[in-house]
Amino acid sequence: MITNARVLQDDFLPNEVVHRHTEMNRVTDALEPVVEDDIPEDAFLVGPSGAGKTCIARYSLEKLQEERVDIDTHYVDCWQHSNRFRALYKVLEGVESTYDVHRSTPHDEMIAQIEDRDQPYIVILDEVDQLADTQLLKQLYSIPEVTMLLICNRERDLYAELDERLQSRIRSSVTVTFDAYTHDEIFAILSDRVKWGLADDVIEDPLLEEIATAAEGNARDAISILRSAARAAERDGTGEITARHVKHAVPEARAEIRQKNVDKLNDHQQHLYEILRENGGGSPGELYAAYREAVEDPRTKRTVRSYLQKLEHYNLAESSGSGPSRSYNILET
DNA sequence: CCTCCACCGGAACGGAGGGGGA
DNA sequence: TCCCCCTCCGTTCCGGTGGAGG
Repeated sequence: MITNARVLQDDFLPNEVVHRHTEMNRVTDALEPVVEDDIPEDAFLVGPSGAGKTCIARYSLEKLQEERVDIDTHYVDCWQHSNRFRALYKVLEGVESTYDVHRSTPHDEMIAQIEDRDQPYIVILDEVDQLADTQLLKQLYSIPEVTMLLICNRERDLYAELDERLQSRIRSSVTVTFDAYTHDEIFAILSDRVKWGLADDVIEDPLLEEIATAAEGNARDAISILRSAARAAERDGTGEITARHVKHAVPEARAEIRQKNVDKLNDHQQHLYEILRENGGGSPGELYAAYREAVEDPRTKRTVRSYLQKLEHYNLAESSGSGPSRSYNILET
């Protein structure tokens, strides 16, 4: 049934990008000078999740490398590597170097490794608003060989973190805005994946429409749902994806994402999440009291506050109100 | 309108842990 | 081997904030 599992993965890059030609062109126009050995422009990609930002960024770099081979490129997910060392470490991974990076390497030396290069280096910083340390952005901006593709969901999320000088630099770079995909576009994207990744006639168009609707403009979600449904159908051995498979796949795809995030939490954080789930929510005070009861050797209130923030960061919880009316709620969507 | 209180989150600190260099 | 430099994580301390209730 699944003939090419790669095609159903999140990070699969199709060999042609559909529906995003304008955005694609704007990004390549910014980078194109590098082919003639000129200095490319930084670009800033803004838009909701699943709108193709990451895909376009990676795709345009791939195309660029076909035209000029001696460019280094790299992809860094700032959400996963939010502190300065990890992000820098990731950035450094992208440059060809025999240089050995270890935990005790001073930042300056790592930066120097990037500075000392004479080839262009284009790096994608995905979810750049999650970067805890904006110092890194500043430093990278000051290196002429480095060009950045910054990706984030909302412009103001990033600006909130930055000082004015950096803000104006980013404002002056090429900004490409992405809108969520329309229902039809999602449908077309799904059709392509079906064509390349699944055997013929395993899913009917109306079901694909249903997936497209459930995904609400988010291509990543759409593909996750399709993947879930295809796996379920394969398990059943029915030979085709049925309405039942799709129906289950919608919550399953969400649960899968949630579980991935829960797995990243430490024991104390997981306990806290359990408490939040049992109670459905509560004030920080109540949650802390329950947490204190539940674990031996509980952490301090301040630490638990950080944990709650972490849950929010991973989209497992949401907070509302402030001061005495502050409360946390479980996020099950 | 004002005061109180729970909560927020930045900052500084310290111990554990890991790795290089003398 | 020891020392140094780094990160990571939790702790302590504390000024700030905004609703609730007088």
